[in-house]
Amino acid sequence: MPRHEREQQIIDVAVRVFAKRGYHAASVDEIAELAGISKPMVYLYLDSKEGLFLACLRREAERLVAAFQVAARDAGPAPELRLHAGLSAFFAFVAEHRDSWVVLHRQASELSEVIAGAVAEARRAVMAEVASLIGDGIRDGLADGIRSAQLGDEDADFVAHALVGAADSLTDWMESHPDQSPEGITLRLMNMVWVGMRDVLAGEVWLP
Amino acid sequence: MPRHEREQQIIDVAVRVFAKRGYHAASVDEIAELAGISKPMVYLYLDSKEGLFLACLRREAERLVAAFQVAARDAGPAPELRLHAGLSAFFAFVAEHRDSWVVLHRQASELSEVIAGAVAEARRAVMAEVASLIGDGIRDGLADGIRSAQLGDEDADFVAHALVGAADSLTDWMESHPDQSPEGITLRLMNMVWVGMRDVLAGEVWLP
Amino acid sequence: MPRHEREQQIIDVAVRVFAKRGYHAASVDEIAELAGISKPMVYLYLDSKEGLFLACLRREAERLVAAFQVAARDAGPAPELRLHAGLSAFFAFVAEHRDSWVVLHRQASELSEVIAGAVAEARRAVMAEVASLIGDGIRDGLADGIRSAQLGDEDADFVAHALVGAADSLTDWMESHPDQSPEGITLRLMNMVWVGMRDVLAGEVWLP
Amino acid sequence: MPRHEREQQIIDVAVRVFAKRGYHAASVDEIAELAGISKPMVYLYLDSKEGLFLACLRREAERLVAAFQVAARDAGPAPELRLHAGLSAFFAFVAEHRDSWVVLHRQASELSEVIAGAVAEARRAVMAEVASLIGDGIRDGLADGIRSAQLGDEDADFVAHALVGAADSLTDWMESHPDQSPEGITLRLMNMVWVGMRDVLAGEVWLP
DNA sequence: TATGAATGAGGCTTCATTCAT
DNA sequence: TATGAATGAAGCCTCATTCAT
Repeated sequence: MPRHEREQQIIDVAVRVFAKRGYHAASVDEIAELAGISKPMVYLYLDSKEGLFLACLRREAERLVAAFQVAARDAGPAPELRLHAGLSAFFAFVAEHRDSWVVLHRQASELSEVIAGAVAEARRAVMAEVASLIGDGIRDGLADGIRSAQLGDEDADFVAHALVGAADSLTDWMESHPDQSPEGITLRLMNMVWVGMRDVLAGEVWLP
Repeated sequence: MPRHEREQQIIDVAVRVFAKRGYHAASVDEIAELAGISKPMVYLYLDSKEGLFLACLRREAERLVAAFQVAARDAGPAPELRLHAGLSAFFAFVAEHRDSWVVLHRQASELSEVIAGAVAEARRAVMAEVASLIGDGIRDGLADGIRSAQLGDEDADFVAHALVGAADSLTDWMESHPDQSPEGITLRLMNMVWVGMRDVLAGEVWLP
Repeated sequence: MPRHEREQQIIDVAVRVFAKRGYHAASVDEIAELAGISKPMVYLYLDSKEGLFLACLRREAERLVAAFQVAARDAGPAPELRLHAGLSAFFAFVAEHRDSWVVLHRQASELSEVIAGAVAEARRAVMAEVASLIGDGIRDGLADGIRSAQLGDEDADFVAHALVGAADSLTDWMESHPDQSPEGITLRLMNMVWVGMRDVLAGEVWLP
Repeated sequence: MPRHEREQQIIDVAVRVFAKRGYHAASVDEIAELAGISKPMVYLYLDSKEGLFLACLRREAERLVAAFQVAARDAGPAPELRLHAGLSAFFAFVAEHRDSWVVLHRQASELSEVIAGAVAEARRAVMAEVASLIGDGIRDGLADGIRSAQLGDEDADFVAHALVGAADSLTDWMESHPDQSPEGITLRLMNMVWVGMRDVLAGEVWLP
């Protein structure tokens, strides 16, 4: 079997096992067995348990970000539509590739520095993508003649963090509401965030 | 040293170590050493690694929920003020006890059933607290004569998930913006969420 | 509570626990707790786990040998009646004090040298008692004018070993036949052994 | 080294160590070291300390019973000759494999349920073999026209217990009389038991 | 006499990793 | 390319034993 194919096959299995057991509780033994090969092969192809996990992480992160980007790009120039499409793609991806998402997100602590770095990097990539769309939206709002509420790049970043965190947390909610479609969830979230942001941009301010 | 005091001291250390390393990577050895006692003491007082983690979980969840509740209660009857106060207390708590929050929130997979149950329970307690305030807010909106947008309990739960996820993610943002006070963050988040929700309640709907 | 009484009370509990769990699996903790005192007291009175076990061993061995001897003595001068009475007392003792017997007999391996020595000593005491009765019986046979089959002291010892081993093993049989009285068992065993020995003494020899 | 050979080698060592120290006092460390391999190998091949002990138990029980059966079978049809041959094989086996016998017989208490079950099973196999020969002997006696003394299967079982117990105990005696051959011991024991049984079958009864 | 608090030592088990083939 | 055999290191847990009071 050619090298690349074997590698992908191992990673396929590893994503499943890491998602199910977590990094530490997963054992290379189990992964090798499920992949139908011997342990030394795993080490030959992926170097170490850490290397194997990194490979999983990178492949899945790439897939997720790509899904987001493609959807956003195909949605046209309007930032709100692009954000909507990206979020929608995100929820659809998580719904369809639960294991990928678990590996990407639910392994925050307990990882070596190099792994934690890769996780952070993946998160940062997502965040940048989102923040950029938010920033475009803010600027568009300004362009539309709405009185500025002094929202700038830092605010875009703030909102991006809030939005990504919200989306992340909503994947849990999604799990306990299997009747809700990713599309519906996206719509609700957009309503929560975008309507408010529009009004805040328009100068409406909430104060205690 | 009297029994209860020792126990608390052990839990103090354990929260730090579990937060830093994660459940599996944390070793009872390290916890005992940092606590300045021998390993058998840990087992005498907390029974097992699992028991120790559960004790951490329960104590920190109780503290966090209590902080939220006290602040909300003291803020008077208006749900938006109570939510604001609760969120503010949450950010202050997390800012001061980052480790507690990590232990409560970042331990999704790889845990035994009994621990996973306790984590879920702690998370549910936090979520219920928030959802209850949101629900009050929604009902107040209705009471004020605003036309219903058919928002119900499920929506409160949805918003609570989004809000808690956003808050959680914002604790990362907070870390990279040390000049921002918890109070300021709270205000921004309230503006993001509450203004939007008010308008959605009023019938404003965003559609792609 | 006076010292001696406490000691006996501890030994009472210890015999139960040692019988139930075996020497290694028994824990001083459990013994102390069941005795209703603190662990240091056990060490104050009996020095160590080994000391505690030795105390159990000695007390129970003494009781068992005493039961045998008293019964044999009271049965008059005829060796066969004395042996019968002694065996009967043995089976009655084991039936009534199962734990004592387990402690005395079922701890052969896994014990330190000093304990193994004490066990061996106890067994030797029993064996000597029996061998002496057998020897008397043999000599009586001779005295009665029966033609010697060249049976001597070594044979008495041989028969004593066989007899004690048989009796020991029959305590298992007894357990699975609760309807059989110790007296009945004794009678059967006497018939097995004594009748054969009489005939062997009389010159009857079995050869393959 | 091929897998099966290693396994047997480990069991060889383990039988020695378990016999010397008893189940609890034996340490897997010592067994691995004496076998000249690392501890993980022991676990790879035998699963656990318990699994290791069970393997010892089963192999030795099988060997002992086989030795007894083969000898008995080859001794022809007469039950007394078969019993004699079987006992002779037993003493020879124990003389040569003292450790095997200790493992089989001296591990009464303190064992987990599954082990205790296996010990009981092994013991039952030995006992059944002996009881079967005794039973044959009793029936043959009846066939020969000897007046029945109402001896039945239960009696065969009783005698088997006594005989096995006697034999067991005589292995101790054997150790302190190295000049006595297993064959000689067997002969003496047969004389003790068989002559008596014959007469008991013939109606001779001993009464106090 | 009595105990609550504490520990050194050691046992079972598992795992990531490598060597020889 | 592929693997069966093997291990160093480390983790969880328990226990006999002692000190300070």
